[in-house]
Amino acid sequence: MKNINSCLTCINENCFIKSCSPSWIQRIKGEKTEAKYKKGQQIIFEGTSVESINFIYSGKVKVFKNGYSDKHQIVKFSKSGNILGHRGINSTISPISASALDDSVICSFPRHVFLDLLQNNQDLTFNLLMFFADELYNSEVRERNMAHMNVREKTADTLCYLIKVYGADKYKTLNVCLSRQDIADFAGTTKQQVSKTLSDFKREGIIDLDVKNILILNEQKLHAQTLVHIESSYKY
Amino acid sequence: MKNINSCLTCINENCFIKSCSPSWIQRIKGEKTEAKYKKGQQIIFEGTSVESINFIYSGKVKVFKNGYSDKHQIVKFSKSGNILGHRGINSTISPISASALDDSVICSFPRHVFLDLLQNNQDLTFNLLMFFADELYNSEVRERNMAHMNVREKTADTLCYLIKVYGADKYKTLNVCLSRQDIADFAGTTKQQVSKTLSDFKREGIIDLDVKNILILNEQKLHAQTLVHIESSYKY
DNA sequence: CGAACCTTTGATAGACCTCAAAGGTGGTGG
DNA sequence: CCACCACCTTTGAGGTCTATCAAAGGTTCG
Repeated sequence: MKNINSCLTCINENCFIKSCSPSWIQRIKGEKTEAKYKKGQQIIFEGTSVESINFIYSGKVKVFKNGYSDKHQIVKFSKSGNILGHRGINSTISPISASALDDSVICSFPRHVFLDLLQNNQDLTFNLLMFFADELYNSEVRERNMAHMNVREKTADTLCYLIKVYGADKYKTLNVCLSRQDIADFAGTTKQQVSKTLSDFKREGIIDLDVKNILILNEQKLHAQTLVHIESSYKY
Repeated sequence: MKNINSCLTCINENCFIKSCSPSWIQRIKGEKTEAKYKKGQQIIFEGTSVESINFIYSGKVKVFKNGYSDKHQIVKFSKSGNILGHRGINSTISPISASALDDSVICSFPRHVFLDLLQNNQDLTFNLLMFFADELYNSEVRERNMAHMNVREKTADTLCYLIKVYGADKYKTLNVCLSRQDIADFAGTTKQQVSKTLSDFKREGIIDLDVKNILILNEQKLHAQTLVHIESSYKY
């Protein structure tokens, strides 16, 4: 793709590449590729070889693992500035798939280039290490939640997580458009159960359901539906 | 504790401290403490401040998170040479608890000393980064398994995992002594369900149950009970 | 031997997955 | 512009799975 932007002037200030020295950022400029993905298009395929480490320049992405037959388990929702594909950094084949939830632009570095970066930028390696620690924390919280929570709690927890990641606009509308199936694939249940639970929440005045949007009316009450009182909330 | 061994002569060759330069290992020698824990004794308490990063010199340890009331979710089983408490490296309070499954000896470095090590030993940081990637992989496999598997599959998966971590002796006896509750806390079910499922496996000739031991008669058949045919097995 | 604890097994009730049908929504082409 | 189709959502009914309760049998240890 032409007109590739330099990471030095990238607006995504939270991107890990910013941890590298300017000289190294300059050096890898030519190695970076950018690709556009349409909403719904798959970016990474679980089980295929890991060719690159990627960053979300713009857009929204779901990261998921294959389950039974055509079932998926969504393990993370990501957005602009986030690293993508780092789960494959110590593997030749990708442990996860990723799909665009919106039209998205993805920056990619060949895996060996990124490893070069790590070897020569202590700050990058250290920051990435701390990031992995947070990712592990989140995943283990979810491991516990999947095992202990009932459908109502998992659904509420999913909404709280989505608020944390994507936020809500001034009308309290969740800033992401997901199908019931997507919500179920993250919550660890079925689309019908999600539909029923969301109807319950609406009846109780906790949320409101627009045509395609979810309005958060009472975030505190939503939190109270989860195990959050024990110690739960995700790091982000 | 007196007579603290040097990491340079430690028999645990897979310990991450071995990634440090000899001069640094020498330098931190005086910072290391060793402590003995009796079987059943708790080593780390979730929610308390993270004072140190630890290594298991000898023994076996379960790592778990608090759930509802007095329920636990075991997220990992560890053994000699393994790092312990690294989940708290990017946090002031510990996200997990840990208890000794056997009499164990634990080596500890103050957190700031370990962070010093990271800043000055690129290999250590890099190796730990790759390790965290594997830990994340395992946790996300489990996240999927907790959400998708039924009790029978989760129980079989737990046994496969335990074989991988602790192995079995020449009589195929699993090299670790766990209560049904421990197995349930890892599998994400109840002790009664574990008991019933193990009885099923025994009836089917997949395992045999001694007084306190589990004999693995047919590991292949055990694997076949899980989702492993999709792509599942843990990294270890 | 007795007490405490763990394991096994059965019975029961409730939660949740699946199936099914009806109602919405969006896109396409006549 | 409307009709039609495909797809998603909602809701209900039915059946299965599993957590819980309960009781009996084992095991360990003082």
